[in-house]
Formats: sequence, C-alpha cells, structure tokens
Amino acid sequence: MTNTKSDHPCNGCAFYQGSVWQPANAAGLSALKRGFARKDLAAEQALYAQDDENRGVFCVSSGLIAVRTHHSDGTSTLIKLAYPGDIIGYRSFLAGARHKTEARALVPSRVCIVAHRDVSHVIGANPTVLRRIAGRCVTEIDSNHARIIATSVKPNRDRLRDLLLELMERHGHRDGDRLSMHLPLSRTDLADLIGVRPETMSRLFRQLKDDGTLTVSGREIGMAVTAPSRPPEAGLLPRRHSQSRDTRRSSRVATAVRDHGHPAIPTDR
Amino acid sequence: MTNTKSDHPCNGCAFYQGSVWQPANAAGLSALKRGFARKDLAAEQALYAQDDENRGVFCVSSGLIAVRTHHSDGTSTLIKLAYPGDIIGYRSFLAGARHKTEARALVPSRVCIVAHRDVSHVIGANPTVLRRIAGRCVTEIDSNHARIIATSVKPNRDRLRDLLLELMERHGHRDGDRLSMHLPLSRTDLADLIGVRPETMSRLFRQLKDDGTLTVSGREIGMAVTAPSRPPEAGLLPRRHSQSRDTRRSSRVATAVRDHGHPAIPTDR
DNA sequence: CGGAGTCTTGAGGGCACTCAAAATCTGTGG
DNA sequence: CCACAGATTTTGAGTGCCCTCAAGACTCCG
Repeated sequence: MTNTKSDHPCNGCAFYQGSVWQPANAAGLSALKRGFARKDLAAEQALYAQDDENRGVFCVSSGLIAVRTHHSDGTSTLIKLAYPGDIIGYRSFLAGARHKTEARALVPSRVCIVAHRDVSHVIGANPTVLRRIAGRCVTEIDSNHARIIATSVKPNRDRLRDLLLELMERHGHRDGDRLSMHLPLSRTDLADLIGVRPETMSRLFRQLKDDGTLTVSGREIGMAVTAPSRPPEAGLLPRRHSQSRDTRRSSRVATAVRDHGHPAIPTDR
Repeated sequence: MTNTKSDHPCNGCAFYQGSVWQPANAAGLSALKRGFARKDLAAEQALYAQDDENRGVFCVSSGLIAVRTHHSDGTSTLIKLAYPGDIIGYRSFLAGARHKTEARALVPSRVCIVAHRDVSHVIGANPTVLRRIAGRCVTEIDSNHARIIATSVKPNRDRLRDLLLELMERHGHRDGDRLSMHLPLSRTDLADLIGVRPETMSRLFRQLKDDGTLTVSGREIGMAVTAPSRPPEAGLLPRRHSQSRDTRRSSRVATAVRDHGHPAIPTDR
C-alpha cells in the first residue's frame, strides 16, 4: 500500500492544498479512497434534506450550494452559501445526529462525497484531518457571529449592500469602471439570507437603486467599482441604526477600566 | 509516568465525565497537569479582553461568564453565556488568532485554565480530546443557528420570554406553584443578548408583566410554573411575527417536490 | 395565449429606535 | 441614618423601518 500525492483522490482538485482531506496518508488514504465519490447536481436539486440521516461529509467542487433550515410555518432561513472548497454536512457528522438543515444546489454543481463510516476511519488514521475540520467549524462560528452582530447593529439596507458586495467578489466581473454580475440567488433567497420578507427585499433594492449604489435589471446587478458602500450623504461611522451623536461609549468601557482593580487575566498560576 | 484517574486534574470536578480533557491519558496527562491552573474571578472581572493573545483554553468551573464583542461605536453584543462545564477561548485557540470576544465574569466565578502550548501537547498526545472540542464547536454552531433563526422568525417579546425561561431553568428555584430567580444579568446585558436597546428591553418587560407572564421587581423575576409561554389570548402556532393566516407554504416546498425529478441524494455512487 | 411562479407596488399599522428627562437603585461619606 | 453622586432603569414623544395584506406587473414555458 504505497501512497504518493498522486494517489490522493483530491489531487488535481483546485482546493487540494487547503482540503480537509489533504493530510490523509497511509491507512487514512485507503479509507479515503474507499469512501470517495463524486456527484453532479442540477440546479435546484437537493443534496440532502432536513432530518435526513448523515451519509457522509461533502466537499463542494464546483457550483454553489445553499444550506437552509425550513420552519414549521413554511418559511425558511438561508443559513449559508457553500462555495467550491467548502465542506458541508460535517456538523451533522460530528454531532452524530440527523441533518438540521437542507442542502440544495443553486446552480449546476459538483460535490465530492466521503461516506460516513470512512470519514471516521480517515479521522482515526490521521488526526490532522480533524484539526482541519475543527478549523472549518471555527470559520463557521466566526461567520455566524458576524451575522448575529450585523443583524443587531446594521439596518437591513446596509446588510443587503454588504451581501451584494460579497457576492460581487465571487460572481462579479469588471467591465470598465463598473462591476456587474448575474445573481445566483432569487430575491426570495436573498430575503431569507438577510432575514426580511421578499417585499421588503424588493424595497431595499429600490432604495439602493435610487441612491445610486447599484443598477438592477432582473438578476443583473451593476455597481460602481470605486464606491463600495457610500450612500451619497455624509460619511458616517458604523453607527447603530441611523445616525446619532456620540453619547454613550461610557458604561461598559468605564466598567472595564475601573474593574475593581483587577487587570484582565493576571495569570497568577 | 503511571497515571490513574485520580491523577487527572479534572477528577473531582462535577463535569469530569463530559470534560474535553477527560480522555487525556499517559503523555497527554503530563502535559495537562503541567499547563493546568485555576483562577477565581470577582464579579465584573475580565478573564480575557477582546484582541488579547490567546493564553489557553478555559473551562468554567463555577459561576457565570459573559462572552461579548465590543463594537467600534461603543455598543456591544453579548454572544453567549458560559456556564460551569462550558469551555471558552477554544475558538481563538483553534484559529491561532487573537480573541475576537471579551470574557467577563457576571458573578464571582472560578475557571480552570490549560495553557496554550500545553493544549497543543494534550491534543497531540490524545486525538479524542480534539474530538470533544469539535463537539463543543458543533454545539456552539447549533446555538448560533438557533439564535439567527429566532431573530428572523420570532418577535422580540417571544425571544425575551424564551430567554427568561432558559435562565429560569438555570437560576430559578421553585416556590409553591411559582418559579423565581435573581437575574444574573443587568437589563443592558439582557438587551444585548436579545439584540435590542435597553429602552426597548424595559418596554418588553412591561409587556410581559402586563400580560401576566411574569412578575418583576428589580432583578427578582417570578413566573407561574405551569404557563411556560402562553400569553392569555388564543393559542397561536409559531407564526412569523404577529398572527396571520395560512397563506404561503407553497413555493419552496413545491419546488422541493417537483425538483426536476431528482430525488434527494440518489446516492448513485 | 394562458397559467404558474416571481417580483413589484400600494396602503396601513405595529414595533423598535432615537432623543430626552424623570425615577429608582446603589454605594459612599458625613 | 441620611444625603448625594453616579449608574441603571423607566417613561414619554416622535419617527422610521419593516411587516402584513392585497393586487398588479413581469417572465418564462408549454
């Protein structure tokens, strides 16, 4: 059982270096090869459904996968967008529980699959793999925190602008001094991602159109390359919802300073 | 270097069985003991500050720790409450980056510390430790998702009620047919946790008081033991913000059904 | 050309935010 | 024990954002 890099099923993948499977070797590699499969998904096709048993860990190879949670009232929340190089299904795998989310392709996509039992073997054979998966967890936690914070600190208009800028980075192409892209998501999905109703999404688009931030025609979006997030008015700091003056900035900070004379972590071991 | 369970620094801790360090043995144990320390925190004292270097992984032994993020405008968001048995600081450890949050005791607390370099050794010596830490990551991800969903699906009043019920489980004591507790958090902190302004928090409290859900006197909260979350009016399903009839439940579900004839994961490997 | 689905627009209302000020609580010193 | 300063909490007034309901416009297809 010799193994060289060229034996690795992820070799040749553009994301090989950063792949969570990249560290696999020796015994790990054979398990990895055993459990490995590829799968092509049509647009709108589901990779797994909410409440499904976990069948393995998936790595997005191309395309775009939406990870959603459906609620009992028929609405849904778009939890995240999985791009090539991202892995999904690991939450359910690590928890040893059913999927709490649904994964569905937004555009024709390809994913690589490592079957459930073989993931365990690969991890058992090579701890570094788990280290990398943990790294992905941390990334996920970070982005969740960012989203929680954004929700409570920024108005929806700003959040939509930020989202469109992110999408532009991935899907946009430069055209003179303008960026443009074909949106990979429906308005409804955008609304789910921001956490507003579709009607509100429509109105947010109009606001951004009106203040000149972007041009819209169906799913074709354009924005000036230089003006990332400046509504023509005055420049304002990341204030909390609408503008306001600099009252506050006192209590918690002051508390931190007085702090009963305890410096943060004196490390008195 | 013999090691028995009684050698384990966490032995004797009420959370020993579930501890992320519990699997440590042999080489891992010696590293664990080397890096181990305890620390008592006064109320309001910080364990680590935002942007601090990671000094290790902390396990809450007693008390209550608030994990916050401070924003540039002086506001802050309370990310989570860490109870005894919870570990904190692992995000920063796994990412190999500075803390993105601040950890501060809400009440007099005790934490156990495993110093940074020794965490690496323990993990290196015993992969199961990392498996458990990954499990904590998953728990964190789940609770983040729950919060993201709650934010976009439930009105603030309901979220406050849910939060108070959770707190009641941890801090409440039964007194006849009433539950009561002393809130471990200020109104401001509660507001940060729900994602509203303190004034709004005050008004939410009044609503819950008015509709009979709870009694309030300063930080003393009381609620009937039998009525977990029922405003005296009609029973309503988990509808999205305020009541409404059962329009919708069509688009996405319908989409899932037609689905171009692709069943979810045909597993055509 | 007629749906079906998606997106937009309009009307009306409730909730939460901001600003401002009063009220209450807490700890300290006389 | 009371007075007082500082901090926290509550209340009031006004406004804007976002939601719901409802209907119209647009698009894509068979």
